[in-house]
Amino acid sequence: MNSSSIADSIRTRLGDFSSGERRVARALLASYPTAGLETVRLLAERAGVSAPTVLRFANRLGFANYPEFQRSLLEELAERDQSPLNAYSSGVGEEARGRLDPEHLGRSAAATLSEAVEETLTGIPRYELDAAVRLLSDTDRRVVACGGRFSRVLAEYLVLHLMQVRGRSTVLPDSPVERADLLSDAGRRDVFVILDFRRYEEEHLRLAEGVAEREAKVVLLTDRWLSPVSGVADVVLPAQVGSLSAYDSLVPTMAVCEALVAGVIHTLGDGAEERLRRFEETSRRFGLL
Amino acid sequence: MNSSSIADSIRTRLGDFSSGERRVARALLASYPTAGLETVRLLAERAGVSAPTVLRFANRLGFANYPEFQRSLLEELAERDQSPLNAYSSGVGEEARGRLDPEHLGRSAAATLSEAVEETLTGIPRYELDAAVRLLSDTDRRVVACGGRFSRVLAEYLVLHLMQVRGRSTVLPDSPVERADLLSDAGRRDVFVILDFRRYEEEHLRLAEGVAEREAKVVLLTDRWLSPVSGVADVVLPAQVGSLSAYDSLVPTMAVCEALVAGVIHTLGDGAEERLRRFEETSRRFGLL
DNA sequence: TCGTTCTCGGAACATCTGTTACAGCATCGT
DNA sequence: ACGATGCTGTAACAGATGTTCCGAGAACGA
Repeated sequence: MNSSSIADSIRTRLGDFSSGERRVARALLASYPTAGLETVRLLAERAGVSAPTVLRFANRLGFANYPEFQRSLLEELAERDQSPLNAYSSGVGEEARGRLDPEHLGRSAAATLSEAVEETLTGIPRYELDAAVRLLSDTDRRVVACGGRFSRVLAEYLVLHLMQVRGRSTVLPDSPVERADLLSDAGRRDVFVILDFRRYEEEHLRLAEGVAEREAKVVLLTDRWLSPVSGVADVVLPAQVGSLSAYDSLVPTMAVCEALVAGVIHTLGDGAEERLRRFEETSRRFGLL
Repeated sequence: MNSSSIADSIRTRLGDFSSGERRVARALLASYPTAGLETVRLLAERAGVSAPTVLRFANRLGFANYPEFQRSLLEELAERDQSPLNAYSSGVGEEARGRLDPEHLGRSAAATLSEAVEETLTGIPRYELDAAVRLLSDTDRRVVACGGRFSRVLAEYLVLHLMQVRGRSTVLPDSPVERADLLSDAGRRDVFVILDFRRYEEEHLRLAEGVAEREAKVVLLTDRWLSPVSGVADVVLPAQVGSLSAYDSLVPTMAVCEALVAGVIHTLGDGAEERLRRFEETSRRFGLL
C-alpha cells in the first residue's frame, strides 16, 4: 500500500526536514492521507506545531500552496480508489529473504518477517491450534508458562493476556523454592506452556518429562527443528525463525501467542468479557492502573 | 451499516432530493469521497449546479455545515483506511469476532498479522529507523527502556538483545528508589526507549519530558495514533495494531525491535561480535548458562 | 389561466482560511 | 565566548470560503 508517491516522498526525504517539519510529517503519515486534507490549523494542532510550520513543510515538499498540496493528495486518493489492485505495484515480496540489506533495513525486514509470520500461522496444523486453544480455555486448569533466555518474555506476554481473560495463569518462578512449591502441586489439572528454542535448554526437557509424568498437559512452542520437548508434549506449535541477524526471530512465535489468546477469547466468549470487566474493576479499585 | 454510511445514506434517500441536489449526489457518488472533499464551488461545477444547491444538499443529509459534512467524510475515510481487511466483514464488529473460530483462526491471523508487520516496517520512514539505530549504536550512551502493561515485555526483549551486543542497557526499574537513582543520573549521555500504546500512560509522558529536559534522547515506539510522548521524542516509530481480538497486536512492534537490533549489529560490526563473544565467555565462566 | 409552492442561482456578507513579515530562540562553527 | 545561521511561533494581512438573503423561474393543481 505504498504506491502513493507523496507518502513515499515524505519517507525518503524525511531527513532533510527540520524537526518541526518532521513532526508534521509524522502526524501526516500516522493517519494518511486524511490528516493532510484537514485545514492547516488542525494539522498543526495534530502535530503540535504552529500553522506556518505546516506551510513550510508543504513548501519543502515542492508545493507552492497548501491547496496545491491538498489537491495532489486528493488526486492520489482518487487514483487509488479507482484501481485498488495497484496496491501491489511495488513488489516487495521479491526481495532477498533472510539477508539484511542495511540500505533498506525496513524493506528487507518487512519482507522477511511478514513472510515468516504468514508461513508460521498457515503452517501450523489446524488440529494443533485447536487443541492448544481448548486446553488454554479450560478454566479448571491452571496455566504455567516458561521460556528460555529470550522466549521468557513471550511466556510473560502470554500469561499477561491469560490473566486478564481467564485467570489462574502464571509464569514459572525464578527462585528455586517457589518453583519447587509450584511443581509440587503439578498434576492433571495443569497445562504447561513451554517455549523452547535452540539451543534447547535441558532444563525444559526435565521439566516437561516431570510434569507429563504427573499427567499435566504440555503445550510446546518451538522452532521448526523441534525441541526435544516435542517428544513428551501434547501439542506442538512450531514457528519459522526468519532471522535478520545472528539471532532468530521471535516475531512469528509472538504471532502464535496472540492467535492463541484470540482463540481463547472466542471460546470463552462472555466468560472472558466478564472476567476482563472484573479485572479492570479490581485494578481501578486497588489503584493498580 | 455498510462499507460507507454516508454513501449508503445518499443512495437510500436519493428520492427525497430535488433534481439539483440529485445531480450533486450523483457527482459525489461518481467519485467518492474525493469530490466531497473539494470546495463547495468545485463540487458545484462538477455537478453543474450552483454553490447554494450543494449546501442545501449537505443540509438535507442532516449536516448543519458544509465543513461538518466534510469532517464526517474524512472520519469515514480514516476508519476505512485504518482497517483494510474490515472492508470485507463490513464493520459488524461482533460478527467479525465470531468469525474467528479455530477453523479459520490460523488463516485470518496469518493474513492480519503478516500484513500488519509488512505495513509497519515499510511504513516507517528510513530516516527514523536510521536515527534510532544510530542512537542505539552509540556505545557512549546508556540505553534505558520502559513500557506499559504489555509493551513492557518488549522493552525487556529489546534490552536483552542490546545487553549482548553493546552492553550498558537496562529496563527502567520498578522500585521507586532504583528508578529515582537511575533518573538522577539521566542526561545527554542517555537514550530512553519508551514504548507507549493506548491507553497512553501519563507516567511515560512525564518521564519523557523530564529526561528530554536534561537533554537525553528519546526514542518512542507507539501505535499509529501517536502517544503524546511523540511531542518530545527525537525519533518516533509507529506501528500498526492489526488486532485479532479486543487486544491490539504487539507483533509489528516486536518486528520493529528486531529490526533495530539487526541495524545495531550491522552498525557495530566487529564490535558487536567481540562483545557477544565476551558475553558468552563470561556466562560460561560464571556458570550462568 | 391563475396562484401557490417548490426550486434554483446571483450577489452581498461574515468568517475563517492560507499566507507573509518579523522577532525571539537555539544551534553550530569559529 | 561570540557572531552567524537556521528554525520556530506570534501577529497582522489579504483572499477565498461557506453562508445567507432575495428574487426569478419552473412545476403543479385548481
